Amino acid sequence: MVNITLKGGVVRTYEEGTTAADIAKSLGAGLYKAVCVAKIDGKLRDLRTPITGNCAVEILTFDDAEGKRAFWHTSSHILAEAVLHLFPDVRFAIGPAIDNGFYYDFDVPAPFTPEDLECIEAEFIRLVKAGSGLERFELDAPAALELMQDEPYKRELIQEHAGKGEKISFYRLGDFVDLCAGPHLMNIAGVKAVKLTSCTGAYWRGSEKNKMLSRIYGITFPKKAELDEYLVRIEEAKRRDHRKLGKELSLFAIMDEGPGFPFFLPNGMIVKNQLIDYWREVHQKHGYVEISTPMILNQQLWHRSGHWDHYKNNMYTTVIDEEDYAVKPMNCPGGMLVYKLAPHSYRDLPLRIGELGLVHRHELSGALHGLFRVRCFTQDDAHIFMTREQIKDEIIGVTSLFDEVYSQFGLRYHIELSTMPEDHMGELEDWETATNALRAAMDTLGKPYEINEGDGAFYGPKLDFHLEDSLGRTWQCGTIQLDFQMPERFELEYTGADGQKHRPVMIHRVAFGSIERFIGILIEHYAGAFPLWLAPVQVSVLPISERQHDYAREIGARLREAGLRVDLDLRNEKVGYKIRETQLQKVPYMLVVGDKEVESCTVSVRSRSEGDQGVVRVSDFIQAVAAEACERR
RNA sequence: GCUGCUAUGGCUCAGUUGGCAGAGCACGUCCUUGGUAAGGACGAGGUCACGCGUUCGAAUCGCGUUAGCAGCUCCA
Repeated sequence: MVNITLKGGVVRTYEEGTTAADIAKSLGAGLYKAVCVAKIDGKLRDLRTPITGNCAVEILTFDDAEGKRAFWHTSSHILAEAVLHLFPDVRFAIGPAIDNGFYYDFDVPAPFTPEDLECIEAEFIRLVKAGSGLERFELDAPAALELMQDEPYKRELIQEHAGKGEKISFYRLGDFVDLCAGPHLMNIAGVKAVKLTSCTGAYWRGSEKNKMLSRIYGITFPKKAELDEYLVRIEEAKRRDHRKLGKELSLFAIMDEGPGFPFFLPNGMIVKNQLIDYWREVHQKHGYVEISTPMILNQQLWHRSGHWDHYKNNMYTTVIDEEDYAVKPMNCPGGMLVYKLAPHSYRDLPLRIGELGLVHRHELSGALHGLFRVRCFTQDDAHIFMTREQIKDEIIGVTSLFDEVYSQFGLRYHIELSTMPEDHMGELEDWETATNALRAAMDTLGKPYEINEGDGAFYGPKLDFHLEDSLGRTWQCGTIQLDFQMPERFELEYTGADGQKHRPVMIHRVAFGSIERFIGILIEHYAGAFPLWLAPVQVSVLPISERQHDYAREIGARLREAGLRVDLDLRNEKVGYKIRETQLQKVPYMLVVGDKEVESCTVSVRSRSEGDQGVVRVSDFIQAVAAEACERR
């Protein structure tokens, strides 16, 4: 007999050789149906793994992240088997689970078409209905290579493992055998709903030097209803696409004449300027000053900053009077020059210098994506110059500023700590000190973070803030980068209390990240229905007939005087028509005025979110809305 | 940049096997002066992304270029 510790610390006794599947069954049939894999003493295992000694067993279902991954990973094997049946000449690469489903990469003579995908999906469903089980077996490296003799990609993977002397595991599903570490579901019958979402090209091992393979993406669920819900969410995301809404609401435009260089239209400019006003207010409160540095600076500067050696591929260059110049891809070198303009005392530090800097970066044409990925954007940058002793407090201060900004928009976030990249400047020791400082600040604040190995900037490690929007999608926006290198390169100094020269340390940080990207996120987050303080038009006045035009004009003027953004719809249309259009433009308030309202000096108020609000005195409405607009909620 | 797909009035999209370029919305004029999500009539608006080719004839077929979309890679 063995003692098994279950979730919650409950200990039960089972016969030796019992499997996780048996345990799951003994815990209840309902649980058994949704069960995916088991965690035995912290290690993920197949459910049928026999248990031979005392251990802790956790049964994972589709509701657990790891259970879900196993479910999707198994689905990728089913996909591969379906493809094998329809395209016998296929060569298999890899097929992992991802955050939202799974994919499998295939080497086929011609890419898959949407029609192929339908056939594959039908075969997938047929296989699931047949409901076969998976079988695990292990081979040593030579036997594994022998088995996979016609599979060049699998052989490459096996050869990487061969040196370690470990056994290599395989899974057999029907007539499809795949090299795989597992774990997997025992039986595929639980995969009740499938959608093959897309087929695209993808490089073998993610490198553009390698062959382009054909990738099929899919997602599966244990219940049909869950798939339907997922598809609804996808539709919702499409409905909120900022590129679509940007056009419909006349916020911005990107034209053939400047791929990746967005134009901001009057409505978009209002949102942008409101964000900038807010940004200045918050930063003023947190003790920042603001500068503006030139967009074009000479090549010498970029050599000194290290950008020429580490960032040249992304920089636009030009020649002025036979001298080489570059358009700035970052604001920091300009900030350095400003710091150097005058001597500094330790009494001046920390010195927080903000800059809304327009930077240009050459991004690959295929990477461009609406406002999310552009070639010129405004960073809400700031450089903080400080002593080593001030590092931790400053990072804490910046984090609290970020908290304030993100909560303003109802955006939650998670943090990633990116460490030293391969291509970097400076000494290992400095990198360690800097990385530890970032850790220490987060630990003090009790903020959890993930590690993103080797993803730091070339001059220092960074904390990245990934914002979560109303649909649960995440976007990298804010970043705090700790830099020991630039102050060294630019020989920055301050005079300490001891009268000696010392080298300051600096933080580079952005809260919005880029104003352009942040606006894109806000458009999708709010589905175009901006809160009152950001809305391009805050109030629309809709007269019912020409008789009320003078009255409407008067109300319009009074609203504008109160600082509100107003649209007067004096067109020769019925009020129902005007309401429809105002609603589609997501204007927060509309005021309907007819003869009744003229007589009583009132307006009929209809709000975007709450519908008909009844008749209100003009002065009361103006007072209430003007107050609401100042509140920024 | 790479792979695949796409490109037709301001917008959304039809356009069959190659044979005179269409609709709805938006826009303009007129009628209508109305009460909470589309009133009516008329009108203007397009070298079918661009270039080269095949053909008696190209929006349609081929090649190239540009841009967009999806993905890879990269990133604020």
